[in-house]
Amino acid sequence: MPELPEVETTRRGIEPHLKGRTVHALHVHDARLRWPVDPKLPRLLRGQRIDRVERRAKYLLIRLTRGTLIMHLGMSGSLRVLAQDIARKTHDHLDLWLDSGQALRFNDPRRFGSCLYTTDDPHAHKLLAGLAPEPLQDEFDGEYLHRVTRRRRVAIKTLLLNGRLITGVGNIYASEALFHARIAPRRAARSLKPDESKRLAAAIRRVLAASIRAGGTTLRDYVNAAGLPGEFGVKLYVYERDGKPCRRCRTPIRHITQGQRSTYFCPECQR
DNA sequence: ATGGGCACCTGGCTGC
DNA sequence: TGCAGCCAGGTGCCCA
Repeated sequence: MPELPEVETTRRGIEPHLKGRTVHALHVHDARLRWPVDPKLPRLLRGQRIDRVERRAKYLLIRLTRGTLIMHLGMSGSLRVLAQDIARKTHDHLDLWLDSGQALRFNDPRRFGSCLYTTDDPHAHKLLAGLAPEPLQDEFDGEYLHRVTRRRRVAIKTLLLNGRLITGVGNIYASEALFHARIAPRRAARSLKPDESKRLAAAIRRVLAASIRAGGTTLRDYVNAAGLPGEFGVKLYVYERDGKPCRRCRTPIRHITQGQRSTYFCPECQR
């Protein structure tokens, strides 16, 4: 479901309700997520205080007194805060009850999401250790992007989805960023010139920042921490617009498949 | 090291 | 109305 902006919007939505609270209970209704939820987790979490909620790439890190919950929303997951006990619906898998009487509820139809726990530095965790720099921090710029695309024969669109080189860019924003940078998705990554790498890095940052400002794009079933759809979705220029006129030049937007994922682009604007 | 393909899972939509 | 087929926001892992 969520790309980085949705995850960041979720983080901002839930943190005020979690920060400083004590875990009263964790109810696991279905442990079959991408990795099975540790059966010891309810016992481990009970009584711990939540210090803060961080985000690393598309992972949410719920920092507790003695450890960290590493959560991922996968393709279809969402988190919302409940003011009181509300009847569970299909695919409500986890409830984290707080001393405030509120609960953080995790829903995930496809169960590609995860909920792991570590008492070590979460950034050293196997899943996070190898991740590329945050796209909205200073290390990620045109020079960085240019460096990691050297000698890479893969299509630039495919490279954008490689979390070890670029984080936070999902399938929608990969197409969108390439459109704004006016770069054709099938170009070999290594063919990018320095100024193109610079444009693309800037486009990635702009598109992610704009979507965060808009409260996350409304993607099909996306809901924010209050259970409401993202209100002002960012305007998409190419994603799922195949056959429709390019917003810039009116040429029909094209759809292709790359690495088993859909790509959308304007054959006229993007070279 | 790099790149390609598959896997995990459910639901919604399309077309017969 | 029913059903098969295809597609969907992610990413770890196996293999060449």
